Order: sequence, then structure tokens, then C-alpha cells
Amino acid sequence: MKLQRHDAPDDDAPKQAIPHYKVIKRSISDAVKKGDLKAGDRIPSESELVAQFNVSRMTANRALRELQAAGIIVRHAGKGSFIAEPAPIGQLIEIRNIADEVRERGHVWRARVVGNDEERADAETAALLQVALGTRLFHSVIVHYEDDMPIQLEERFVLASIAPDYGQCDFTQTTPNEYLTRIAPLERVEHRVSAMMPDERTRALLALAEGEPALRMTRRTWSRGRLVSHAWLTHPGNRFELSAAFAIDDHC
Amino acid sequence: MKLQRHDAPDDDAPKQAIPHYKVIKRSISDAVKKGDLKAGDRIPSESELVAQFNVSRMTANRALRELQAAGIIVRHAGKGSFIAEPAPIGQLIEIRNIADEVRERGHVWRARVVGNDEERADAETAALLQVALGTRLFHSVIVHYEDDMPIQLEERFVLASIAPDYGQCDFTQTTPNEYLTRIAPLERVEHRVSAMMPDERTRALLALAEGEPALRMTRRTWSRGRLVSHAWLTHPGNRFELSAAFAIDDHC
DNA sequence: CAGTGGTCTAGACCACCAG
DNA sequence: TGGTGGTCTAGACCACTGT
Repeated sequence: MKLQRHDAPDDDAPKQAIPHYKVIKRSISDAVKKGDLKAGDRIPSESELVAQFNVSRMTANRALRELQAAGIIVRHAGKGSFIAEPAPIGQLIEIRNIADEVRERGHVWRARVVGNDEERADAETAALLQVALGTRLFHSVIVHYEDDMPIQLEERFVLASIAPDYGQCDFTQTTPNEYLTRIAPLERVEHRVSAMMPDERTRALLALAEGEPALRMTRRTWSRGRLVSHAWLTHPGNRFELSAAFAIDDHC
Repeated sequence: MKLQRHDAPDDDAPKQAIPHYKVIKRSISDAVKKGDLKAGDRIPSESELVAQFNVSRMTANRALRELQAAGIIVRHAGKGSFIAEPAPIGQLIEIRNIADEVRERGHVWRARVVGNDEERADAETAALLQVALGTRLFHSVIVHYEDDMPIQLEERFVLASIAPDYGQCDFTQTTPNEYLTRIAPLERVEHRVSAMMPDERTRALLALAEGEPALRMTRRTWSRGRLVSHAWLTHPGNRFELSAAFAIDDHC
């Protein structure tokens, strides 16, 4: 057995070691991030971790309990511990897929790809993505329909270096959001919402009546420490609402 | 000493007792909710809880550690454990005070109370608050200014039974939001955001140009199991944005 | 110095679940 | 029945804070 910070000075302990429970948490969390463990996969039981990491069961238990609290895993007495479904993240007004949302309402989602081209950053787009002029990027324009009614115009700029295949994606099958979260771990998201009068092109693509305002969400996402995507999501003001609800949890 | 579910059948244990760590958590959490403990107050140390609740130190430790994770308390080795500052709640697009927001931007907040009257629910307002016709409620209309520029028209309906003094409040000093969260514990919040063309009255109160759209947030709040407040927060589209940013935390 | 939280151990009993 | 998680104990060493 190994008494922490008490045993003979035989091992390579760097004095201020990382706590054992954190080592276990990281090892599992990292395996999820690297893709070695996917949703539904089984992870070692407490007693297996006891053997693997040479810790007491309470320490293994703490690691798994905290991973569960964080929503990384789910546990069931008598069955085991498993990687959880990816978090809805939904702290706020939908980071979710518009396709999923439409389907949840029991309707049919459809997308029309107006354009998806590789470009070089000009003055405007370089500023949006905070990159140098001439940086390679993709520029996609997609209209999303709910039962043949246009509900979102998505105009997006994506760093080509982080998503080299973006130009080849079939965005009538999967959304850019879906694709990006799959290939690049989402680190940070920023949303800004404003009301605006649509320009002529937007009006046409969204089949908006004259004088009808639009709701625009500007969404920026960061991955691997860099701003990788800038999107304008424009919705018809007369048939779209963003919504969010929160129950205050007292944690007891 | 007391070995859990192991000692002599002397006590009144109802077979499926609440875990000890939860009992401790609740006792502290409840004291906060009742106001017996306020932000900054010291709470018993682990060893004091060991004595008070007749548990082992690991159990007291777990209770306090989870309260800390939940943001209820803050702990410092060598000093003690203290009630935390009230959570910003800010999971989403500002549940915060518009007054605080304006001040954080370094500007001056000012409010003009256009009206604050007690009414009986008519067909429309009864539906908004999901109450019977004739229910007593307050109806306030307030314009919020940032440096003398109107940035929000707040039209709010509040259940009179839950906030009997609402009509006497001076909303040039404190916001209705502030008042309500003080007198009624917030249980649930719902936000809906949409773009709209303001009507004449709104245009005038917000000093909006013709053809300028507005961003409207509809906010409903629940307390003690009931819908207690319905508010329309209308912002000029050309000089207001809602925003939110999230860093994804990997919890390790 | 005594008190605090941070971490850990090597046991233990229990309820649950599958074969 | 054996494995799983859920909970608990009675110790322990450590680093940190204040007096």
C-alpha cells in the first residue's frame, strides 16, 4: 500500500503532486476529448480504478462523482459508469442545431446552400475573424427552412486552416454548426443579438415583407485558442423568437 | 461513535435516511435562504460540523466541498468557510439589472416612471399572468436611460398579492427587477427575444426614428411556485444588443 | 502555535442490477 | 450470487493562516 506523502522517498513525486483524484479525472476527461472514449462507452469501475491507479476506493469514488457532477459521465448503481451524451451546453439561447430544433417541433428541416466558397480575407472579413489580410477562409451562405418556410439565413466565415474540408461539406445534410463542433473542440462561444432591418438580399432569401424587421444573432466560436468562425444568423422577426428558461437550482 | 446502519437499532432511523452530507448541506443552504446566514458570514468549520452532526470529518468535508462547488460558500485553507456573494445567476443574457449594466459601462443610469398603478386583470393581462379576471395586479411603465439616451422601455405586470408594496416603490432609485428579487425568491425565469416594429407610443418613449426596429425581450419570472411577473423589455434596435459569452469548462 | 481546509487510506454496510 | 455505485468511518499527513 502507498501512504500518500508518507511512504519511503522512493518514487518521483515532485513534492507538490497533482492530487490523485484529479489525475483520474483528467485521464478520463482527456480520453473523451481525444475521442478514445465516446458517449455510451463504459469506463472502469471504482474498484478497477483502485487497482489501476493504486488509490483507495474513496479517491476513485471522488473522481467519478465529480465527473458525474460535471456531466461528463453518468453512473448507475449495479451497472457501471458510462460516458454521458454530449452536454446540451444550452446555458443560453440555443447553441443547438437549428435542424434539431425544427425537428423537435415536429417539423421538417431543409437547407438550401446559396454558396460555399473559399476566399481570401479582405478588409472586412479579416476584421471579423481577426486574421491577416489574404488569410484563406470559407464563406458559406445557407437558408434554413422549417416546412418550406425560411426561418434562418446563415452567413458564415470559417478559418480554412482549421476546417480544410469545409468547402466539400454537403450542408443540406448536416449543418455547419454540427460539422464544426465535430472537427474542432468548442472552447468559447459568444452571442450577440440585435434587431435590424434586413437588406434587399436578406429580405428576398427570407421571403420577408417590406418593413418587416429581422432578429440577428452574431455568433463567434473559438477553438484551440483561436477565433475560428463568425456567423450571422438572421431570422424573420414576425415568425421567430429566441427563448430560454431557467429553473434556479438550490443544489440540495 | 456511530457506525452508519451498523449501530444498535436504538435510534429512529426511517430505514432510508437522508444521507448525512445532504442533511448538512440543506441545513446551511436553508439558513441562507431564510436569511439567517448572509454573504460573508462564517459557517462552522469541518471539525465543528463533525461535533454538531456526529459524523466523520470526510462527511462534513463532502458537504462543504459540494456547497463550494455549487457556489454557495467559499473556503480558504487556514481561515475557514464563508457564505459566498450571491451568484451572478448570469447563465444567460443578463438577468442582471439594467442599472448595474449601465454603470459598468461607466455611464449614468436614470429612470423615468411613466406609470405605476394598481389594476384589475382584464382579458389580456389575465392571460399574460395566467390568473383569473379581476385579479389585483400592478402595471408599471418605466423608461431607462443611459446618459440621457433612452435604452429600454419596461412594461411590467406584477401579481399584487406577492408584492403588495410594489405601487409605493420609487423606481427612480431601484429597478423593479431589483425589488422583486429582494422580496420574492426567484425560482424560474423565462426569456423570449424577438424583433418587432414598435408602436407609436413605444417609438415616442424610446425616441426612435421611423422605420427603426426594436428588440423585445419578454421576461416571465416565477416565485413560490407561481408566475408572479410578466415584463416586456423593449430596446432600440439601432443602439442596443444583447450579448453573452461562454467559455467551455472541462472541469479538470 | 493551534485551527483551518485539502487530500488520502483501508476498511465497512447497503441497495441495486445482471446472469 | 458477484459486481456496481452510494455512503460512511476513524484515523492520517500536509500546507496554509492567524496569533
